[in-house]
Amino acid sequence: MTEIKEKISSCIMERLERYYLYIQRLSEQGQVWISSQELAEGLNLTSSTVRQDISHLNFSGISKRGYELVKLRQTLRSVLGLDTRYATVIVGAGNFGRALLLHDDFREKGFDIKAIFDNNPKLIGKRIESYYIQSIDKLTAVVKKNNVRIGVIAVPAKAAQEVADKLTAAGVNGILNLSTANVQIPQGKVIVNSHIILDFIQLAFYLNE
Amino acid sequence: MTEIKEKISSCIMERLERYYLYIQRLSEQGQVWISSQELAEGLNLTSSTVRQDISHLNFSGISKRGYELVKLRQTLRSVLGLDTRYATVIVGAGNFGRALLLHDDFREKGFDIKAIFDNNPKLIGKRIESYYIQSIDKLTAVVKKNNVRIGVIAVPAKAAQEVADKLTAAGVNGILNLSTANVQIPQGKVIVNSHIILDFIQLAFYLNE
DNA sequence: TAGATTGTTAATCGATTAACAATC
DNA sequence: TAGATTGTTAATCGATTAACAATC
Repeated sequence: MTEIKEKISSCIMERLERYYLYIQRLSEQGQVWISSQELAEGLNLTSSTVRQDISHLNFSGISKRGYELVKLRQTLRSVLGLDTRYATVIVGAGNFGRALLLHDDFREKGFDIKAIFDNNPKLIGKRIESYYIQSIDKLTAVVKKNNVRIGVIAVPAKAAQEVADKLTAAGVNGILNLSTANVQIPQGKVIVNSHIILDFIQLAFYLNE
Repeated sequence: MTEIKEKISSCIMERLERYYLYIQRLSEQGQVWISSQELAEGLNLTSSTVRQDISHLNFSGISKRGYELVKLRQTLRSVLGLDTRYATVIVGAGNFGRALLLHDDFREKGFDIKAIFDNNPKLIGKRIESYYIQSIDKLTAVVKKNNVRIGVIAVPAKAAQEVADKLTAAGVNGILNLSTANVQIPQGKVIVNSHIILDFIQLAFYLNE
């Protein structure tokens, strides 16, 4: 598995994710086989790229038929690391934090949200469906108890670094940073930045072309 | 300007956005000059890449000092298309739609949210701060009246294509798709996909390396 | 068998980096 | 002037595409 991962650049990985979501949907609809051509058309790629990507996975298709959806999906799940579950916490109980908390898609894909934290005394103790907003002081205890691996930063940019420090100190290995801050983390930890404003700006750019 | 844009691949553009946000923050803190080296360190790039990127902008630095922050920021704003405002609507008044609606950052960057729509009769007419959730039937009228250029799809995947069709038919030019659906749009229109689940999956991948 | 589609090699294309002369 | 940093050219590196033999 490690050898497979080494061949996968971040560029290929991003496509693998899209294959996974696309295939998932087709297989729910009952489709059984898919050709590199069809996958390429669905995702705006060339069939050559698709075949190259899949060749990195130790997975084989069959001439004249293509790839077996269910098996390809399982291979992708395993390569992407989606056959384990990830205990997750959210820091920041603002609108985005709450929206994430209530979004079923994450649980379904393997991300179990264990708790949500805030440092605003007015919010602490408030209930959001089955969750109670907890004081950030409880973070370390919750992380340890639940073996939390992922922490989501859903606080304003200026508080982001502090939250990241608390999360990594508590033992979280991966951070999803929703703030626009440029957060620094210790070696060996992983951070993925997700700034929706960047997507708006991208749209602005293309609208002026 | 068009000639500048032609030189900018999507790859460079994504970095330009990050320069913009980073520089914005530094200039708020009162910094006046920045070197390619400093910018590179802040964003995990090489100074060579930074200089190459900036050289595409018809913008010059000064030897021994670097780039003047305020001017570079203005250039980036203009190249990225951020010196106009974008009337925007949100379709889908679920948790994400609401979170976006209430997020100040967008207005500040030039995206004016004019209205939020839903097709759920229980939600229509409900108030969210200064907005009232409107029936999707009102979409076309609102788009025309406000010269709306951007539509955000914040509905479940299975309704996404239908919403996209309505948005483009109403005259919107750009779509930000938050659902995981693979939405097709007419030639000449622009779509940017933003699927937060992909960022979670990315994290899962890197956590297993 | 004939035709279609994979898997893989080699060619092309583009992005990143290195290096250094020009400049402040 | 000496040293630092830009701007730019050329080299390297990696990703995408084309092409086609192997296979079903």
